Amino acid sequence: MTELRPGDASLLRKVNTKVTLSALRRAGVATLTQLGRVTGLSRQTVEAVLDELGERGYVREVPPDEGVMGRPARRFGFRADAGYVVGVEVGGDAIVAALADLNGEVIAWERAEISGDAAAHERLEAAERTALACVDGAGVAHRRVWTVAAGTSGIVDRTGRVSLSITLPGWTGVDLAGLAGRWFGCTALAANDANLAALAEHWRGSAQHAADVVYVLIGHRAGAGILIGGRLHPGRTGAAGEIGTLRQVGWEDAARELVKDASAAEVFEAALGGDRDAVRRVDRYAENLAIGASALVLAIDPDLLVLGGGYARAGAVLLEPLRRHLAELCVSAPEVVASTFGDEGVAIGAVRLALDHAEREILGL
Amino acid sequence: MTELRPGDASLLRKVNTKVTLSALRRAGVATLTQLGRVTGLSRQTVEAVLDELGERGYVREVPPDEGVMGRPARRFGFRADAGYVVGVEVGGDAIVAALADLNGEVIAWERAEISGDAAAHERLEAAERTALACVDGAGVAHRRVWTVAAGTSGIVDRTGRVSLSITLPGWTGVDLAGLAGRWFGCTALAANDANLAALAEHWRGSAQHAADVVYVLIGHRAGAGILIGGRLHPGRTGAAGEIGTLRQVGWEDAARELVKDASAAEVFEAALGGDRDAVRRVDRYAENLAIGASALVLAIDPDLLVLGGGYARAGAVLLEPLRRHLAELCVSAPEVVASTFGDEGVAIGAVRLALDHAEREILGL
DNA sequence: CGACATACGTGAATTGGTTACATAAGTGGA
DNA sequence: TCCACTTATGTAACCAATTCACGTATGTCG
Repeated sequence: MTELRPGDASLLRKVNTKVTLSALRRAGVATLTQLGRVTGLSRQTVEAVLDELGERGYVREVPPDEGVMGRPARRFGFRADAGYVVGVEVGGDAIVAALADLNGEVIAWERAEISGDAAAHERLEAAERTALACVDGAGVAHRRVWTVAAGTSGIVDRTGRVSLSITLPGWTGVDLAGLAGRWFGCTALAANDANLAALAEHWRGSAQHAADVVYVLIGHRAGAGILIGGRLHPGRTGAAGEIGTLRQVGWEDAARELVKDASAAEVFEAALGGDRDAVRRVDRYAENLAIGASALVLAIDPDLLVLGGGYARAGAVLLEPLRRHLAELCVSAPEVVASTFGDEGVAIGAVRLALDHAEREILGL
Repeated sequence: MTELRPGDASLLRKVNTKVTLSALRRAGVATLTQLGRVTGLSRQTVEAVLDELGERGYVREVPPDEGVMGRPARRFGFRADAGYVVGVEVGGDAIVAALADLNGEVIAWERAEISGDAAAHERLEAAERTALACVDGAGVAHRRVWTVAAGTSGIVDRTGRVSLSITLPGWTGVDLAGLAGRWFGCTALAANDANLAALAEHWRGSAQHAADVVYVLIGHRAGAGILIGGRLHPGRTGAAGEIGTLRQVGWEDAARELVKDASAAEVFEAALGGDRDAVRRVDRYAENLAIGASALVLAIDPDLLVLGGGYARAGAVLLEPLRRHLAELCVSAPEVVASTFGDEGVAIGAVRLALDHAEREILGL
C-alpha cells in the first residue's frame, strides 16, 4: 500500500529530479533561475539535476534568448523526442493508432477499418499493421518506441490479457499485452477501452479537474471506466464498471431497442429535428442508460460523469434527458458532460497509459 | 493529486522517522540494531531518530534484556500512552464509545442504549455523555485525548456534517464533527458508519489482505462502505456506496419483508432449524441483498465483500444464499465473508480514523 | 579470569542541498 | 565609446542526514 522504504540521500535527488523535470515540461523551455523559482529549489540544485538529465539525453540546451536585459541565461528544453510511445485502440470496427513523443504530443495517427466479424488473428494482424504503419509513416525507428499500450472492449486483466469479450469473436483469452510487446520489442500494456477513454478525459479533456470520474462509453454496447483519485481503477479482475451485465440495469437491450428500425444517427437526427417518436425513443434510451449510470454514481459518488463513445456525438439531445433521469435516481447527481475526444479518446488514453510507464523509466524505476 | 514538492534534507529525516516508528510499533520493544536491520537504516540513523522522538515524548527507553550474549543493548518502546483517541458510534438504538491508546489498543468501552425516536439533541447529549464516561472511567485526562472520530448512519460530508439521514429524526444537518470537537476540545472527524466498519475490517478484521473492499452493513436498513487501495472512499458528497436508494435495487423493502411478522433473529433462527418458510424468506432477502451488492461489485470489482451489521450474526444461513445469488449476478464474484467485529466495528473503525489523524500529528503535519 | 559476543561511541567520508558573494556578459543611454 | 545597470554564472563555505570503519565498553560462558 504505502511505500515504507527508508531513504538515503539519493532519494532527495529523485524527488527533485521529478519536480524539476515536470516544471521544465510544463514550461517548455526555461532558464535555471526560472526553474529554481517555480520548483522552490536553488539554482545550483536545478543545474545539477539538469546536468544529469542532459547526460542521459532527456534535456538539451537551446540557444539563449536575445535582446533581454542582463547576461543572457542558458535555456533548457525537455527532449520530447528522446523516445516515443504508441497508443492503440483495437476496436470492433476500427483500429486506431497514435504515435506520441514523450510530451504526449501526438505525432502521427493511423486508422484502419475492420469487420466486426473478423477473427482474432486478423484483428491482431490489422492492429500490428496499423501500429507499424503509424510509426513508419512518421519516420521513427522502431527501437525508439519505448512503450505500447492497447485498449480494447471487454475485460482485460492485470497482465493485459483479454479475459472476457462478448462482442469480438475469438477475442476472449487473447494475450493482448504480450502480443503487442512484440510489435516493437518493448514493454506493452493493455486495458479496457472505457478505462482508457476516462484517462484521456482526465489528462486533456473534460475531466481535467475531477479526481473521481465515471466515464460511460456508449455505442453498439455500453461500458464504463472509472478513475479514482485521477488514477485508473481497473478492479481485481479488470472488470470494474462492467455494470452493463446486471440484468436489472438493461444496458444490454437499451441500444438494441434504440436502433430497432433505423440507425442510431438517424434516430438522434430525427430527435434533434423534433420528431415526437424519435424524441421518445431517445428519452427511453437515456432512461435505461441512467439506471446503469446511477448504479455507478451511487456506488462511486464521483465528481463527474463523462459520456463518450459513438453515440455521444448526439450531444445535448441525449445529454439533457440523461441528466434529467439521473437526477431523479440519485440523491445528488454529479455534473454530466460530453467527452471532449471523439473516436480518438481510447487511443489517447492508451498513449497516456504508455507515457506513465515510460516516465517511470526516465525517473529510474 | 501527487505531491510535487521539492525536498531538502529534512525530508529524509521525515521518511526515516516514519519507517523507524512504524518498525518500532510493530516490534513493540526493540534495540537499535534490530531496528536498523528491519528498516534498512544504519544504527546511527535509528539512534538519531529515536533521540528526537524520545525528546518529543513518543519513545521511551526500557530496561535492557538480561542473560543474553554480549553487551546488553538499550531497548526502546513506543509510548502508546503519549496520547489517546476516541471512536464513537452514534447509532439508531445505541451509542458505542471506545477509548484507545496510540497503538490502537482499546483501553475502555462504554455503551448506552437510546431510543430510535430520540431527538437529535438527546442523541448528541447521549453521545457526549457516553464518550466522556468512557474516558473518565479509564482515568484519562481530557486533554490527553488527541482526536475524536464519530460514525453514524446517513450521508456525512467531507466537513463531518450529516447532510442526509433518513432513519434518525432531526439528524439531517447536524454538524457532528464540529460538535464532537467540543467534547474534549480537540479535532474531531465524522464519517458514515458503513465506511468506518469497512476500515475496521481492513485494519484488524477479515479484510486485512484486501485492497479494495465493499462492506455491506445490514440491519433495519442496509448501507455500504467502500475502501479503495485500503483507504476510505467517501466520494464527492460522502454518499459513495449508498446504492440502497436506487429503486431497482430494492434494499428499502428487503428488510421490511424479512421481518413482516417476526423479528429478524427469529426468522434466522427458524431458518437455521430448517423451517421451510423461514429458509425461503431468508433466501429471498439474500437475493434482494445480492442485487444491490452486485451493483457495487460490478462497479468496483473489489477484492472482497464483507457482510456486517446486526443481521450478519445470522452467519452461514445468510452468507451461503448471498454467495449463490451474487455468483449468478456477477461475471466474477469476489470472496464473501462475514465481518469479524460485531456491533463494535463502527467504533473500532472510528478509532482507526482518529488514529490516522493523530499519527499525522506525530510525524509533523 | 580470559575468550567471546554484542552493543556503543566517535570521527571521517559522501551525498545533496543552501547561502553568499565575486565575476561574467549582455543592454541601454550619455 | 564608455559606463551604469541588470541578470546569470562560478565558486567557496557551510549544513543536514546518512553511512562506514574502527576502537571501546560491557555483558556471558567456560
